[in-house]
Amino acid sequence: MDKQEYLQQLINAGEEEIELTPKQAKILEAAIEIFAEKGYAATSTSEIAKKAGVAEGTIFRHYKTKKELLISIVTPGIIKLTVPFFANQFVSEVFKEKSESYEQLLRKIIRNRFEFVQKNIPLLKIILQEMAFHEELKQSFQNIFIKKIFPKFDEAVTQFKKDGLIVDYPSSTIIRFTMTTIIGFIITRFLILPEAEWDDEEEIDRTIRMLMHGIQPDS
Amino acid sequence: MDKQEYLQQLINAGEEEIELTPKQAKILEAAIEIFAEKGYAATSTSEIAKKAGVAEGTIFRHYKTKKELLISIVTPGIIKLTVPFFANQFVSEVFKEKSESYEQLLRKIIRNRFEFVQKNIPLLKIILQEMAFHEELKQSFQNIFIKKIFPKFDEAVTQFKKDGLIVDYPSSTIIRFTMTTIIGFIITRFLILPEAEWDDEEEIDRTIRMLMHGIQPDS
DNA sequence: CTCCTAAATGAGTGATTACTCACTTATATA
DNA sequence: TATATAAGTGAGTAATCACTCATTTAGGAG
Repeated sequence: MDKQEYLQQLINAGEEEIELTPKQAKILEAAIEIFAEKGYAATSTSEIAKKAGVAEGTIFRHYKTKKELLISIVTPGIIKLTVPFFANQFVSEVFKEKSESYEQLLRKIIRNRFEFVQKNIPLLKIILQEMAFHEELKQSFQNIFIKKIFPKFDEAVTQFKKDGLIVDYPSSTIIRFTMTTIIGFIITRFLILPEAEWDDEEEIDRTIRMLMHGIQPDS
Repeated sequence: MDKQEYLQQLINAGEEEIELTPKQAKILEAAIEIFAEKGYAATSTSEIAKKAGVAEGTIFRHYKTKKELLISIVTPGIIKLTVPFFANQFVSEVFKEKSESYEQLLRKIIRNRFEFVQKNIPLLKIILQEMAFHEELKQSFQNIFIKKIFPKFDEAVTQFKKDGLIVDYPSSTIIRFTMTTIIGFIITRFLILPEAEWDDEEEIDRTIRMLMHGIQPDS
């Protein structure tokens, strides 16, 4: 899969098909790279055009404004990042085998998202940075979380609580703790200390064991 | 303590005394507010001047460049935010009473920083946002962490491991897990869902118990 | 009061910004 | 080949940017 095909499927986030011209793909590619490096507000359209090897006018042929370019990058990115966290098949798979533990579920989630993040670090940086300043982005992220992620997660947690497999705290607390642990690990791994030596398999394993049993010994 | 005195002691982070004129305090106050809201790059000096009720030239009398204004806000902020995490008195206090548990140490840390963050949310936002784009800020944060926070933390963790109070994983892993749990809670509490209803005492308590014993039941 | 110095001002500057538009080039269909 | 439509161009534009500087104001010492 070449770069353009890759962008194609990133931008067409499951919805309508949009054909990308080669120059359009170049623009997206350049914009993602520079937005991630310097931030949206500090990036000029002339810089994007230069890096993409196109005329500045070409950007505005495809995107009415600079902000529309940002949105067209980030919105599909949010969907691709969040929705597979609890894809339908994913959860039902876990529920089918009731014997499977919460630990198994977590291991699947973390491994599942690890690879995606690894391949989309610039995109992840843009999402984290720009959600803070653009209310629509924050809203669309919250909507996805509230409607698609949380209910599935809540269902799983409630079930596991009933089965006595996890502690009886409010689901929101357990979900928050679980997510900050996973997201905290991924952010540390790829954004804060990417150049450190990581034994990913070991670290994922220890992280999940700490999440399950805490940092007390003899669990 | 009025606002100017407050800024005074924020900016003079333990080092040399710098006298702030009233207008200078107004400038800092306005800059912190707008930088937090829109981001450094998207904020114009004319906007800061207007909000501060001063002429634009006044900003450049005190700060050579817009970036110098940012640095003079963020650098003392980083110090005030991070250093007390493991202030000298703080750790020695814990080590004196050897019977005290890791749990007690965590409870002190989290309560200690909770109040500071609550009072400095805009400052915290600026630090989180701008560290990503300004290498010097990232460096100064890393230096403080490596030289002042990590060694103390490592010392404590190593001691607790020896005493068999916490699990025998690498210190770096335990510290990372501990910090992402605390920071993740604080960021969720104040930045992601500040408008939700929080029972802070309960949530701190549950967070620490999950950190210690995990989410398995019957700990 | 006079003098001195630091603080404050705001009109002005060149550079850069996002965006436009008249025009050219490429592609597809018949 | 002829025609239509979409893609691409780049010079041009008004607005805004960070920053300067000659000048005025404020406050304290003698």
